[in-house]
Amino acid sequence: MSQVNNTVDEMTMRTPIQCNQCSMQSICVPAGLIPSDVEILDKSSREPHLYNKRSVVFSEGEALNSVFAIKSGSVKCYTIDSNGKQQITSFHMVGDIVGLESLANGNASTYCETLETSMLCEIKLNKLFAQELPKVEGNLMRLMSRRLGNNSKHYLNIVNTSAEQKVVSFLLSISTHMQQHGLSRSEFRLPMTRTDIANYLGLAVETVSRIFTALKEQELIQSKQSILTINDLSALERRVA
Amino acid sequence: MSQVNNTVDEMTMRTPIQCNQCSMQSICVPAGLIPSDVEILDKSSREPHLYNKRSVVFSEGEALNSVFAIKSGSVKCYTIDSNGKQQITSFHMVGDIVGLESLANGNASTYCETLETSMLCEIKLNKLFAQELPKVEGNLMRLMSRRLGNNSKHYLNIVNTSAEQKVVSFLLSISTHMQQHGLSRSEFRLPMTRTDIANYLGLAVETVSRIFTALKEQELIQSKQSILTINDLSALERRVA
DNA sequence: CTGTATTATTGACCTGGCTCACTATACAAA
DNA sequence: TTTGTATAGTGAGCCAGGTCAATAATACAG
Repeated sequence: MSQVNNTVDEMTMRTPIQCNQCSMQSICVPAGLIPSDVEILDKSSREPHLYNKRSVVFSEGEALNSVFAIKSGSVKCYTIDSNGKQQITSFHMVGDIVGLESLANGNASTYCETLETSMLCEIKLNKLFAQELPKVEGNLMRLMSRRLGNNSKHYLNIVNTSAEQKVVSFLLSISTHMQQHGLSRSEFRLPMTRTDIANYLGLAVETVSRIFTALKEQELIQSKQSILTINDLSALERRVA
Repeated sequence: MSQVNNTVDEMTMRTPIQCNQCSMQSICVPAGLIPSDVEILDKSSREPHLYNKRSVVFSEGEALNSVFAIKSGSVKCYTIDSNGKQQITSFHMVGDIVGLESLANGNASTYCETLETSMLCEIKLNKLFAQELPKVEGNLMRLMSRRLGNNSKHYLNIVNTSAEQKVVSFLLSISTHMQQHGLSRSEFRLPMTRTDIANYLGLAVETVSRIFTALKEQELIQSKQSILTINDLSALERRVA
């Protein structure tokens, strides 16, 4: 998997990563391109931009012809239903690309809001496609395809599992993401609130809280503030068997 | 939306549709291509193939570098978890394209099995991409992007809603699909069993059955055999508000 | 450093939907 | 047709996880 980068270790989620260490370089900087080709991509399309906590990156329905690469920090994507209730559809963290759904019709299909101070690179699609680099499009398609696959996995986690299994597989999926991006898979920051986790998993906040407590009591995890430590990864994996 | 085709009316799900009426012609036959270009696509890549009920179209893990267009009939995609339990991740019906998740790594990420006698066109991706038709790739990307969006919608239906809302939005999503493919949105065949529906929605079969009964008692729907009739669409829509 | 607001945790109680057990219907093969 | 098998529907009882309520711990602005 060309986008996996295991060389950078022990970075916190807040630390921005360089383009050449960035896990989405297969999109931004298509593998195999020589530096002069890379420079074809308009500088302004790649310059990272700093967002404060709780900034709205884009809003549902707005015209959007870009995707955003998360260089540091994290975001949540959500829709607002007819009753005004927020429903989180995804979290994205360092190394992820956000906004792929908008490709279909040029409109954002969700809101996207930072969970913490974050740095995002806006990648303008028209500029990207204008290069007519088949590798870029191929990589983007593979990325979407992989996302489709991951969505299915998340879906499986949600359907037909107990609340504990939902929470555990949520934690494991973040752990896996961290590892795939060269960070520690056993200790990381959980940038979202319990309420957000509950919303995302379709559980009550109280249930999520109780499950965290139970996992701590069984010494499978620890958590001080927002830092989560996984003490027994394989035991957690057995829980979601 | 170029792939929507409202001109064909009142077809049953078993009736094959012609390429020029096919909703995935934006992929198979990229819009704007003149017939001679269309013929570039290798004949064997597009010839529909007949599958009996319960045929496995592809299996999880197998090498796959094709997508399949459903000309008639329907399929379910599912994975099998470590306990041997089947989990359905999606249903696909006439006009859908199956197998997009495999693009990521050339391997099928689910099983795909026909729910009834079905006709599918296998579209070989290497032959498709060899044409270097930017429109084809663009359309495929838009298709995946739209799929990502639809996945989110399904996800919303699953999270934080009652069993009744899940079933109703399931029915409404099929109804919408039928309409988008030029079929009746108020009367169609439900090719999957109650067990499949329950599995897909993360409910017990008994619950699904009870909800069908309740909806019939309220005269919101009718069902004789596998034919479902929606009597009061807007009432159903209000239920999932 | 302190007051206020937000988030997290815990307890008590209740209910939607699951399980189990059974019956009814549909459909395929003979 | 009959018979066998898969699918659908119904009832009774129970429990996982929701709701409501109160408290504790954090985070942040000034």
